[in-house]
Amino acid sequence: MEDLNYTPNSIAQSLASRRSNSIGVLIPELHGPFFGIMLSHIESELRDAGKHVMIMAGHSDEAKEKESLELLLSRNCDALILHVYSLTDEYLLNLSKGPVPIVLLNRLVAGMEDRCISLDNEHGGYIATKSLLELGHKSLAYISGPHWKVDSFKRIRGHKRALAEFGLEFDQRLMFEGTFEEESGKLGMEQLLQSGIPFTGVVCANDEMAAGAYNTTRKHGLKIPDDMSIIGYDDVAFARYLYPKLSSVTCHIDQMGLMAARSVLKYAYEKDNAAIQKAFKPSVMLRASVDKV
Amino acid sequence: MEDLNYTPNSIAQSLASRRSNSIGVLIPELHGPFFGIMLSHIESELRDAGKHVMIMAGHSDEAKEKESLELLLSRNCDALILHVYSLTDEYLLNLSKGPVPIVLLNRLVAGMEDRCISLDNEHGGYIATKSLLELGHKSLAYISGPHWKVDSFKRIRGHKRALAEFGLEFDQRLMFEGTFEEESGKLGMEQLLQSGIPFTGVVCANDEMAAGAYNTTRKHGLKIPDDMSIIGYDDVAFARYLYPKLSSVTCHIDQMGLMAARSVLKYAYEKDNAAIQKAFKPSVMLRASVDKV
DNA sequence: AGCTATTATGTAACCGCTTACACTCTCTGA
DNA sequence: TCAGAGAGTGTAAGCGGTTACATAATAGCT
Repeated sequence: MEDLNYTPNSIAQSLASRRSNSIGVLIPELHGPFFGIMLSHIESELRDAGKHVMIMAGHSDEAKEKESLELLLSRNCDALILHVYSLTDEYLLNLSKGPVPIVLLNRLVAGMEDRCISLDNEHGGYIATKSLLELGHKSLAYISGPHWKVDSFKRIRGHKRALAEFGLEFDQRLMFEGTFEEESGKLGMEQLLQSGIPFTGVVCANDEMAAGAYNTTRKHGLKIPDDMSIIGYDDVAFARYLYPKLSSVTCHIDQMGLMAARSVLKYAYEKDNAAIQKAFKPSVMLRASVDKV
Repeated sequence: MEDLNYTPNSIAQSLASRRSNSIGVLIPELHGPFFGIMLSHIESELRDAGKHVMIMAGHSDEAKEKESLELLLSRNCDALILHVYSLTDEYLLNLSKGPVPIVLLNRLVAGMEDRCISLDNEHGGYIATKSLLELGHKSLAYISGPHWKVDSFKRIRGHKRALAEFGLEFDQRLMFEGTFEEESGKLGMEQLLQSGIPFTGVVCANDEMAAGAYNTTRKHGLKIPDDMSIIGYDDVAFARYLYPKLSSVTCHIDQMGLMAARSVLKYAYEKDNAAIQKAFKPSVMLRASVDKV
C-alpha cells in the first residue's frame, strides 16, 4: 500500500498523540556570532532524535520574550529551551511547574537547578583578569557590559576578586560601562585613556568591545600587546581574525547548546542515554593580544 | 467563557483548516555571520504576520538537504524558504509545481523566476575587481571559493570581465581556489606571494578568506593597504573590526531575507500589500584596506 | 402586512491519525 | 484436552477545532 506514496500527516499525529515532536527555542537574537553556534548544536542534536526546532527571537525585551514564549506554547511544543534575560526568576520558576518541560540556557534559577544549563560568569571574569595579572600587570582597566545584565555584573565581580587576590585595589575610574557593542568598546577605551590614569591592560566583557578597544588603542599610537594587553570574552570566530589575535574567554557555547538539547530529550521524551553536563566553567585562550609587562 | 484561560489548540486548528501557519526555512548553516542576519529578518517579518518559522540546516549536502526538505514538508509547512546549494534546478522546479509554495534564496532557477530572490554574483565579482582597477592597480590576484559552487564561479567571471574591460589579461597563476574558510585565505595568499608574480592587490571571494589574507600579508612584512590592497565579499560584521577596516562587497542579505519572507506571505497567504524586490545587485564598500597604487 | 434579502445561530460532518478495548487466534503447561 | 497467557486484528471513539449547510431571526423594501 505504502509503495505508492503515502506520507503520514504529522499534524493529525500530533493532535491524536498529544505530542508535536517540535521543541521551541527562544533566544535573544538570531544573528550574532554567539547564538548561531548554540542554535546549530541544538538543532543537530534534536534533529538526530527526529524532533523539530521552532525558533523565535526575544530581543531581550520582557514583552517580546513573554509574547514569543506564549506563541511557542500555543504551538504545542513538547518542550522549551529558553535563553532569556528579561523574564524574572519567579516567572520562569512558575512556568517550570507547568505541564511543558523547560530548559534554561545560560541561567541559574533557584528551585529549578536541574533544568538550568549555566555558565559560571563570575569565574570567567576572574580568570580573564587573573591571566593578565599573572603576566605581571599591575593596573588594569575594565570595559563591562550593561550593569543591569546579570552576566555583566558577575564578570565584574570575578574581575574584582582577581584584583583582590593579587593585592590590587579596584579603581572605579578604570571601569567603563559599555553596551556589548563594538562602538562602546571604542568609546570606553577612549575615555579610559583620556582619564590619564595609567594602565597596561584592559579586559573587555565581550569580543566586540575588545575589537572596538583595538581600534582606539591604535588610534592613540599604542601597540598591542607591547603597550597595551587586551583580552575579550566569548571567543567568537572573529577573535582569531583580528591582528594581533585576540585572547579571550571561551564559553563552550557549543557544548551548552548540546546539553540543552539533551536535557529536552531527557525531560520531554524520557531519552536518558547521554550524559548531561549542567554547569560550565569558561576557560581562557591566551593569544597574541596579551604580553608580559 | 474565555476569561478563565482558554488557549486555542493550534494543532487542531491546523488539522481542520489545513494550514499550519508555519513556514519552513532551510539554510546551509545555522551559524556563521551570513545566515544569522538573513534568518533574523525572515523571522521578524513572518512573526509580525503571525506566522512561525521552522528552521533546519542542510549543510550543503544533497542527502541532508533533501531529508530536511521532506521533514519540513511532512510537517505541513504552508510554504518553504530554501537556501540550498546541492539540490538540482530540476528537483527544485519540480518541487515548485507541487502544492506548497516555495521561495528560493540566493538562487535563480529558470522556469520559476518569480519565486527566486537572487543576487547578481557576477556583478559582485565585477565591481570588487573594478574598484581596485579604478584605483590604478595593474596586477591583481584572486582567491576564489570552490569552483563547483555556482556563486564562486560567477564571481570569478565578473572578475575576468572587469580585467578585460581594463585591457588586462587574466593570469591563471594569480588565481587560488579556496574553501571560503579563513585558513584557505592564509594558504592562498602564501602561495600567491611565493609564486613570485608581482601583484598589488587581491580580491577575495569572501571576508573570512580576506581575514586569512591579512594574516599572511602581514607575516610577509607587507603593509595593508600601502603594499597590498585587499577586498572581501559579503561585508559581514567583523569586516569593520579588522585593521585596517576591510573593504567588501555588501550583499544586502537583510533585504534578501525580508523579501523572501514577503514572497511567502504573498504566495502562501495572499497577502500582497508590500513591494517585493526579487533581484539584488551587490555594491562595494570601500574602506581602509585598499589604496591607490 | 407580506415578501425577500441579509445576518445570526445551531448542527453535524469531517481533518487524519492514535489508542483503548473488545475480540479472535495461537501457543503453552498441567 | 482445556483454561489461561500472549500475540495479532478490528473497531470506534475521540483529539479540538473548522466549515459548510440548514434553520431561525432580523432588517429592508413595496
